[in-house]
Amino acid sequence: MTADDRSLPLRERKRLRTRRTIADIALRLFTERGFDATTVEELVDEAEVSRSTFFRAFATKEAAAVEAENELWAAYLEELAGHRPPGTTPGDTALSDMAPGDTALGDTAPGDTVLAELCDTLARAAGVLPPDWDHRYILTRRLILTTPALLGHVEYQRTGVEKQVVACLAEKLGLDSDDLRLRILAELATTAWSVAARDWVRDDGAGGRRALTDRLRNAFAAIPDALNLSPRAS
Amino acid sequence: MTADDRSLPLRERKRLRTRRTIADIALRLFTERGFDATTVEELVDEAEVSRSTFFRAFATKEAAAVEAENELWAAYLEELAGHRPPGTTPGDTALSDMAPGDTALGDTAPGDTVLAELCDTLARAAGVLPPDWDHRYILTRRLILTTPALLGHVEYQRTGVEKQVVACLAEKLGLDSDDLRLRILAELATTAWSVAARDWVRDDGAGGRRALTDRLRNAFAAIPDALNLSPRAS
DNA sequence: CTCGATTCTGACACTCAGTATCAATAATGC
DNA sequence: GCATTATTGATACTGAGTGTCAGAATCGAG
Repeated sequence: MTADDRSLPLRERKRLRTRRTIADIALRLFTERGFDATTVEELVDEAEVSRSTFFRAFATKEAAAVEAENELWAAYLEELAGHRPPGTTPGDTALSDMAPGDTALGDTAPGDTVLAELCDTLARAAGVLPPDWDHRYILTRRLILTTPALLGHVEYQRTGVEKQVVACLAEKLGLDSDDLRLRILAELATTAWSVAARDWVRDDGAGGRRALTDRLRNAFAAIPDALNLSPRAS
Repeated sequence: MTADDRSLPLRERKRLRTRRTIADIALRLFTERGFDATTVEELVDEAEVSRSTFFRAFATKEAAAVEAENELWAAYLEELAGHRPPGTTPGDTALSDMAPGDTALGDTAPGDTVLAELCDTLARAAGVLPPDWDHRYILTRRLILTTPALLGHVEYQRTGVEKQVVACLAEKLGLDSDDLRLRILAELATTAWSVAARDWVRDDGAGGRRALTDRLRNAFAAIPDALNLSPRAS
């Protein structure tokens, strides 16, 4: 799945490597000069690939800019479907500096709510991502804040993810894919992530992944409070 | 605010009229031939205006297609801010066929939750819209279902609305504009609308506005259920 | 009603994202 | 190696969105 994995065929490795190169350079240029002020022409010139190659790797200019975001949601869906690479215990990557008494991420006790499971799934997804993801994600989110076109793109991306989450949950729980409640849950999960990530990025990613997942759990914990919020006596 | 209102200056009336014309023709052509298959050129030819005029009325091709959606969210924000046109009781338009015993829409009892207020606000907004809105909105939503570019646009639009809702609520309640709970509430409200509207459109708008607001209340009622949904014993 | 100021429209040219095609090239499996 | 298949790069094209500018319509005041 990652960049240069010896088990993959050479063709695939090359394809993924150019994809990564393009995404990295795109993020750098967009951050330096601004998204709108940078043309695809300039980008492919810097990356030393042709325009054709660019549009084969990414459907749109926007998609190249938010590749880090894309990786996150891909990991989320993977974790939700339970597609762990063989020989991997849930959530072991990049978290070996855990204090001994801590309970492992991603082990939801039976009897818990679906919402709690989604929280764990997101935390696990965050744990699975490569070490350089933090930096790229922070830059990406900063870029999105100042670029309407990118905000539009990630919001669109988000609805796609939520749709897949609903479908996955519907199958797991034996419910209808139109069930109101599933849609609400899927949306609450991404909202909680969004809020947690916003604050984490604002603090420059201080505290690393652990801080991010802590914020995530706080955000999920705030949901019942939100429902009971009343005009009088805030 | 609506099309030809004698109190408005002539210039403004003309501007709004051409805007409406363009939006109507856009919706018709997009529905007939498909969004991507219709060029702005063909559109302005049919509407007998120049390309320049089109892009002065609407920032993008997408915006022209989803004008009905836009009207809805504008009404929502108006109602939320309490900006009623003078001499209007809350939610009187297009709902005079109410049974005598029914409680008026939009009167939330003090002590109720903010979430319930948002539900009422949405219901009031639906009541304020012009009679032909139903038809246009249904066509618009159908179009969105088959057109990724439009889905992207409305999702973007939606985040903008939610941001304004959060800001408005923050001021009303004396809370911070970054408050987790406000964001959650704003998002839940639009989600509930989205689900209610989806089913209503699927039924061709059967039952009119009243059916729509009934579905809306059902969707809001499903929120606490969603939170408590558990994997075992669905 | 008329004139001057302001605003809107239409026409044209331009940039750039995204698509389609095709020959050249590189990887794969035998 | 060699045929097969996928990938790249070059080129030309469509169409959305922007900027500019002259002319027409509206407005406000005398």
